[in-house]
Amino acid sequence: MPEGPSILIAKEEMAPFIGKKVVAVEGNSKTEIHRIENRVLIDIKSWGKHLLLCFDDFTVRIHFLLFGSYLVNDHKTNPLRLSLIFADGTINFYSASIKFLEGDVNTHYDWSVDVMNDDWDEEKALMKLSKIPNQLICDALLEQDIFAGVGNIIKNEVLYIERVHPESLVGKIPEKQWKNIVKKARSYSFDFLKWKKEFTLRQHWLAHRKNVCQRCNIPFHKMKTGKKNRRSYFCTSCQTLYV
DNA sequence: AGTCATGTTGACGA
DNA sequence: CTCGTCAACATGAC
Repeated sequence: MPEGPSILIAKEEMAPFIGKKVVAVEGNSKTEIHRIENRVLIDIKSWGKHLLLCFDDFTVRIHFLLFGSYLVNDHKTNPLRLSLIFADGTINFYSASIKFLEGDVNTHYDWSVDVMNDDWDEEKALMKLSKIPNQLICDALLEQDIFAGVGNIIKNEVLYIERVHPESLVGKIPEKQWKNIVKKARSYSFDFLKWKKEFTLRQHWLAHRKNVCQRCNIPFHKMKTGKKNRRSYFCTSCQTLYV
């Protein structure tokens, strides 16, 4: 469920409930979910992988982690974490992390860090990258304080498209290359969104979970990389290692 | 059937 | 105090 584009799809699906009152709340969340009862959902926002259900003076932050899911006007037998019941429909969340954020949601987030936000600030990302020259690019791309919304799939695809080895040091990558990576982190996220809506995401993967490099026709390397120890798929022939 | 995976947090110890 | 490591959470696809 996770990466940023999936959250935008969730937001769209739930948008019809904006302006409507939550008439009942259910779920096994250990947070004070009953605060939501009889409150009007005034907006739905997203920041990276966070889905934000905004009420007058607090916001419910939903994070799907690895296995979280949701259903709109539908349900399944898994334990219900949180259910928002409206007069004309429901939003159900399963195994998601729920957190209440107090006050104005804008005080909690820097929207310009979200690669899919209208306010995305490429220069800010470049500036932050320049401050971590000794980190591996595979870790930097997953850094939510720099590229909120980018997950492991986007990481693997962007590095493959830009021909950079995941274990390259940020500070050793030629300037033009890392500028391209920053741009691609955003543009690929929108491609991901389009393909996911068409249910063709998987078939568009060039690197992630692939066995063979289509450019070189040789086997991919598949290994966990970086401090974050997440799986990388890469070709050592066409992806340059900058160290 | 077992493994792996679109993720993050908090506890603990060095 | 900061860093690294690990468990915990919990589900579905292959």
